Amino acid sequence: MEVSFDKVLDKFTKVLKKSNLRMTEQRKKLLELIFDSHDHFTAEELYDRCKARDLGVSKATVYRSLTLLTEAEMLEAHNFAQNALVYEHIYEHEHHDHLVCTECSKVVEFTCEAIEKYQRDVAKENRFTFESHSLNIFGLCPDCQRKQKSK
Amino acid sequence: MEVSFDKVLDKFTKVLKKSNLRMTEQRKKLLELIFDSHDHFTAEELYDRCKARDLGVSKATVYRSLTLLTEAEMLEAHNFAQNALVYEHIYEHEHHDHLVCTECSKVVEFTCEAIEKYQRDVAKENRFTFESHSLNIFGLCPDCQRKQKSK
DNA sequence: GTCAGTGCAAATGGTTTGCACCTCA
DNA sequence: TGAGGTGCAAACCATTTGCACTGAC
Repeated sequence: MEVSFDKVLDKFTKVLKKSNLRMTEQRKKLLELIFDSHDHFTAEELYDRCKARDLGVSKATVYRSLTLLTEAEMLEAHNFAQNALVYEHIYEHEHHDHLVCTECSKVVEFTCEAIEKYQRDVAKENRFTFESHSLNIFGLCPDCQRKQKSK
Repeated sequence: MEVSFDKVLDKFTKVLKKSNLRMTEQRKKLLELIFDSHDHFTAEELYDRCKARDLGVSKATVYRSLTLLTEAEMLEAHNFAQNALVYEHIYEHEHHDHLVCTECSKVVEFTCEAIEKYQRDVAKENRFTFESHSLNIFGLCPDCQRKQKSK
């Protein structure tokens, strides 16, 4: 666990309180599951983990909680593929972009200050405000390159 | 029309032939609609234009043709939002990235050689092959900034 | 006690597919 | 003439929603 659960719980509780929302057993259980590892995951995968551990959290609650955590800026949703959103932690994590393997879907994070800077320049040149960006580089990861060669 | 229809028709016909596929009336009509402007569009929008002009092309054929044109590398599909793929011409057009307005969904194209170069470097550093990338910068376009101020 | 949260099942909406009929090469 | 193409409606699948019940504060 990269961030202490207490800290995560505290943060989410405070964000909820601001909007007059409540901390519930289900939300607590989901938080624990989500921040237990730093993996990228889909709503469906999270729900499967709930079922596997018999947490008694419904699919609807999983989806609703992911939306809340994204609004709270504790998670970020990515459109790597068109079929399902992929979530990842952003609470207490530096911003980064992604290398995505087109074969096995493995995701590797990277940061590049120079690219960040040029993006701001581009937005300014076009008189757009800079809210956010998504940069994904697609290619074969080292493992899949090896597998492909040995075919 | 930015590319002559004859050229587009010729290209698609050749690609189809390679896979033992046929040029049909429906595919011809869709090509004409698609390459008549350089706008970004969704499958649904294209289908609506078909209906408006009474072209007699079904939704299934629209979807199937968009897939074929993407495979033929005449169109590219983008995941700007999670709800619908947005298509654009890439045949006879330079590669570029996108500024997307978070308010009105307007898309502005840009190219930045420096960013392209850094991306290749990042892929190499992580021993990924470089197949493609998607870079989208999200913010408010000039028009929407103006509207927001005057509220 | 009240209002938000939950589970369930049904609805949604973009996209895909099975199938019988049609048509290009 | 036969394989590929088409239209239609049904299926899919991630996600959302309506509703009656439950529970946090």
